[in-house]
Amino acid sequence: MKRIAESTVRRLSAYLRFLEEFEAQGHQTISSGELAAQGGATSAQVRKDLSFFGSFGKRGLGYSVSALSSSLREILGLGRQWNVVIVGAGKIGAALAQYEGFRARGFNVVGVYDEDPARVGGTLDGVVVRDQRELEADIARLKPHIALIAVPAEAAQALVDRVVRSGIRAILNFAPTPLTVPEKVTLRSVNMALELEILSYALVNADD
Amino acid sequence: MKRIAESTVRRLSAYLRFLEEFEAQGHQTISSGELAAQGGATSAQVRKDLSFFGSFGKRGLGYSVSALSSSLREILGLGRQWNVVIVGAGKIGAALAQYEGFRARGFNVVGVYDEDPARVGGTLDGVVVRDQRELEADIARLKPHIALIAVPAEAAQALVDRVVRSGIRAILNFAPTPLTVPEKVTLRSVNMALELEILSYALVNADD
DNA sequence: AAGTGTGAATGCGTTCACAGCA
DNA sequence: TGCTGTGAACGCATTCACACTT
Repeated sequence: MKRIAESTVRRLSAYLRFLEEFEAQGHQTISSGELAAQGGATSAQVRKDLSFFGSFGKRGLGYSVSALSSSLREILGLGRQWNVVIVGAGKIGAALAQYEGFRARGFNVVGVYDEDPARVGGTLDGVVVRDQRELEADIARLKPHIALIAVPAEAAQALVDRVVRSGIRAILNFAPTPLTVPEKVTLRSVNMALELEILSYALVNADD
Repeated sequence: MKRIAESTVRRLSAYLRFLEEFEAQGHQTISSGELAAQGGATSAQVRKDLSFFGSFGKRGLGYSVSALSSSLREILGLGRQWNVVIVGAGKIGAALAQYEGFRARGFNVVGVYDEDPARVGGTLDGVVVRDQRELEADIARLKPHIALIAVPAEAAQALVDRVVRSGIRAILNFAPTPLTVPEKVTLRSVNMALELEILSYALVNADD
């Protein structure tokens, strides 16, 4: 299949969220225009995005809400459970471990790790914080698919190396530092201070 | 001035971070190539990014680390303190309120708000959680520049409307829902479940 | 009549390549 | 010689416009 732009995947995700709401309201069909209105996209964009994966609509009618929902879940790989380990049980790690939005979408936190003895043994939303030294053994045993990195910037690369060596292929990084991974591994980063700096730039350059 | 792409601003921020490290190591000058190696950019990209704002380098020599640092701080609006209010003192709001990365970059949390009486009055990293009903009065008084929205999806739009009406011009949203703001307001969103879904897509479509 | 699916046109960010200066 | 600054070329995502289907 053709290479799909990340921006497209991002929007598919948004479409799916809205479709689920729309379905709950009892609607049967939806047009590309209605779907677009939601996330600030255009109807052409919606149709183009979907066209990369097939023809899901009926001309003159629109899309079946339920059929399109399940197609999108299929495309995004959300028709299954994903197991997630969280590395770092500080403020951010703890908040992530207890975030309901993950479980609701099929992402199960199967382990939380920290190196601080004061944190090890504690419980976060039913998951016990384990010693970071158990990481390799646990990954071998539990075979989680995704690792969330929530440790200080200085420690992040070493931990990424460890989880990659243990077989993890997808990483979501919250440490404010650039990281490198082998090509076969997908790495995404969320950098909250960076987001604020972009707002800072916008505020300083607002022309009004 | 010409419109600058968000991706450019994002990279400028990364350059600045690295320049500060590099400066701490006692280096005087740096080339576009060295600066690029860091964040996976190319030297041409670095030079192009900087060229939007002026000529900061010396041909044949490179850039003065300290001069470029302060130019970037100036450009990004980081030569000052920004005041931030956090709306929502749940798991995410609390983690944000205690995040050191913000203060380190000049973002001061001047208020945290919640509607749950059980949370109001509590303390997060020295800041007292206040009643959400005080929001308007406090914004009028403290004149914060940025609002962080960390409430459930259903409540987010109403609160965004309130802070916008009170004069806030920059918002960072953590609620997993699309929001609308007037044109003069800059809105950015961090959606953690969405990031995981992009990883899910990558895992399902990995060709190996 | 309504709304999809899609080639073509457009716009925009990135990369190239080289002239210009220290 | 070394590295910047930048117009030109390129590639890719978005938008347009319309043929096609129900």
